[in-house]
Amino acid sequence: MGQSGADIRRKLQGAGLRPTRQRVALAELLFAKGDRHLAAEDLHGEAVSSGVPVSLATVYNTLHQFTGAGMLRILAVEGTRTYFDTNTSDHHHFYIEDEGEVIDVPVSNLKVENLPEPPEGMEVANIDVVIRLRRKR
Amino acid sequence: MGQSGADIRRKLQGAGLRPTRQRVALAELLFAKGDRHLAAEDLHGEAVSSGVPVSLATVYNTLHQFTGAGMLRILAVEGTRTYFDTNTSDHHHFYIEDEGEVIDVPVSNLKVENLPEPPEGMEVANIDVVIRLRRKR
DNA sequence: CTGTGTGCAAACTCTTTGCATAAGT
DNA sequence: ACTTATGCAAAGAGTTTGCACACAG
Repeated sequence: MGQSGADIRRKLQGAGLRPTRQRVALAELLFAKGDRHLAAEDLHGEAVSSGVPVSLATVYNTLHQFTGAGMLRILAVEGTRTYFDTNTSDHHHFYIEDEGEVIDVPVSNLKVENLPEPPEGMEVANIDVVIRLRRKR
Repeated sequence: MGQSGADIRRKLQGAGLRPTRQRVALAELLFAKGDRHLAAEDLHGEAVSSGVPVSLATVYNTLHQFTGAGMLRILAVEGTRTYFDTNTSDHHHFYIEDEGEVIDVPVSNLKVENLPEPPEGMEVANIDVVIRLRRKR
């Protein structure tokens, strides 16, 4: 899971992306610590904090390029922000309404059953299960 | 399902909302035709087309008021637009990536099983299952 | 009458884009 | 060298807000 710089460079090249300073740095931040979900601004903040002064526009570009390469997935949560998920396999999420925070559902033995047929000419890209939480009162 | 004007006025008053011209008209559009999912601009367009020249700001206000009153639900789909759903009970959706279109999953005998415990102090508000579709190629 | 709702336009947030400069191979 | 990526600032989309006028009770 923690990947070396060389691993990352290889991964990027495999995706047809030149391993530039910024892309390597962003990929390290994204994939070094296991599964993460974060918005562009979060990643931008982290990059700047760790001494990689990448621009926000580049962060957006990069996130979408990584998504196109199958290294990230876009999360379906309500709200204005786009969350990217480093775990591209089928798994599910808690979403905390008031904080806009996303948490992985742990060790999901959760199962979705009796999946209906998609309409003619369509196929299932993936399934998002979002369990929306609110603070107990 | 189709509700009379009187029904709608009663429903609004029950929610503490004065049954103004605009709110009644919007409620009629929303609830006359069974389950619907639409963005603010969609509803605004319909209202204007049917000769109710309500402003977009009022449509947003109204949609949020209705949501607060439990008459609508906000859908968790990715993307910049906020979709409101007239069906507030637990049910599920197809989302067509390229068109940003949302469709109800028909007669859902679909089941979500082994729901995990929410974190301490939290309770489940609701569960959204979004089956993302792409065009078969 | 009194208070709430509405409409307009401006403000805001998040995201994307165009173009000159910089970096990768 | 040649090509692709980056950064900046400006544009764009969707949504929210402030305030004067209008309407419902």
